Amino acid sequence: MTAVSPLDPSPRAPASVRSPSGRASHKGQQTKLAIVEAALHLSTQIGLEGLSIGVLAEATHMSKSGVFAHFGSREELQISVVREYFNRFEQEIFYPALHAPRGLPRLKALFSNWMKRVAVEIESDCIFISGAVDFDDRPGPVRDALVTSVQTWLDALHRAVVLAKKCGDLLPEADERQVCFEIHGLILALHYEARFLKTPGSIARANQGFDNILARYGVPKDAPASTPSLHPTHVTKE
Amino acid sequence: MTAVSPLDPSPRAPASVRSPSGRASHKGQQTKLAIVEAALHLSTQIGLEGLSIGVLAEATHMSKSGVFAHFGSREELQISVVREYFNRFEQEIFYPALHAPRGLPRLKALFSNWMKRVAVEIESDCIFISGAVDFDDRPGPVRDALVTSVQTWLDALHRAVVLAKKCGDLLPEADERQVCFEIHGLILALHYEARFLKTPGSIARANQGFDNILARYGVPKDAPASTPSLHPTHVTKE
DNA sequence: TGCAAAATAGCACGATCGTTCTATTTAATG
DNA sequence: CATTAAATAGAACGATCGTGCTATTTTGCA
Repeated sequence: MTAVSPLDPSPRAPASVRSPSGRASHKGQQTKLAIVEAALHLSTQIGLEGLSIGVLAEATHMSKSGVFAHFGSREELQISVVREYFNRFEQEIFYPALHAPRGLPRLKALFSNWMKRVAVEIESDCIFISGAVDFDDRPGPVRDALVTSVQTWLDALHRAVVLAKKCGDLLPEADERQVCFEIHGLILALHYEARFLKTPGSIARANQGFDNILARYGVPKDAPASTPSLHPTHVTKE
Repeated sequence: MTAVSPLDPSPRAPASVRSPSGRASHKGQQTKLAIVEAALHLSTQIGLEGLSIGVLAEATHMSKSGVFAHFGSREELQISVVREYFNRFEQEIFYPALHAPRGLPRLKALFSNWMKRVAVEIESDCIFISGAVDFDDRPGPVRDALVTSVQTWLDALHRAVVLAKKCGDLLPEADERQVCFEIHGLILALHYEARFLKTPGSIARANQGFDNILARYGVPKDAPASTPSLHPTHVTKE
């Protein structure tokens, strides 16, 4: 059980690159990637539920059965899309933030990267949000994949908050889960108001909300905690 | 142009209770109400997009064409559902809060009623949320009806915040739109985490978040502003 | 360069969708 | 009660859906 990825949703891609008869497949894996790519692009426009094999086949200039054969079912296709979406989410938001020092800077980087993605892709859907609506009371493997992915990401955010508190950047009485809840709310409100209502200035609202959270839970600014990893007051263990 | 409802989304039900040939219809109006009722119930389970005439006909023990004739198109059916949802939203959340005195108590009542609805109906969908996801980039009359309804409600919330500030319950420098944005985020996060992720304690999180907003934007408690309508400092005009 | 297997296409299936058209039943009015 | 319109049913349409089955093409290795 080696954790390959710090964010570990554990739905790893099926390890079988080879077929049962031991013949190496190259083209298949390659076009499957292209299909998932197209499916991902389609899903951010019409949602996971709106994704159909027929439309996907048309988009990839393939036949329906050609597309279908790569997944075996529509559910498996949707799960592949969720996994790929998670991977990119990880790549765009989580990993870059690790370059920021532990504590408040990293938490800020996580939020900032998250915001950036929402802002840039304001024309496309967030699968974690549209998927939550489509599958909130539809049990099954697709829902499970969605929950696992989202939960993994929220857990990573939670760890960052815990770390920030340990570094002394947040008040000792700060409830880390509460901080995460409120941050999550800001992102969801941004999505809703910017993408659906098209309310101008929503990005600034979300940023302001984040500052408000820090104003409430952060340590007062007299002792500048701008370099938290060097902060002497608390344990920096892990 | 008489405003019948304080919340005025202006999509009023088509005034034609009578048919072109002047014959009064009673049964038709009555069964249409029953159909919308069933459609509303279905939509809070499978979403506006998942609502199909066939399933609705089965639920109401009618024929597809019998159901269809009442609306003329699926879009019109969906719009009827949105309007009815708005009416109930108004009835459950907005009107009861008007009994609370202007200012902070009324704002608290609005939020509390909102929370109550989310909490009680945690097993059913909020059409304003699922609809936002389904129609965020699908222009048309259904999307328009959704946006109008939601915007009407958010405007009412905004007015309550403005009033609270006028009553002296919020700091003069409080940005009313920012307060609304953050409140909206709390409701959305509650929906997401309670309904999709099934995170326990989400209701308490949302309530705590609301308290945090008040702690930041509300006036300090030394001068107890618990009866804000009697507060002397600001104008109570309107 | 053959040969087996993998990749893809083509076709058809049952189901469901929104919608239209035409009967038939039900209800309201004289 | 008769009449007439409204309300509802029934059947069919083209379209699209996911999926299975069977060819055909393409690929990778001996």
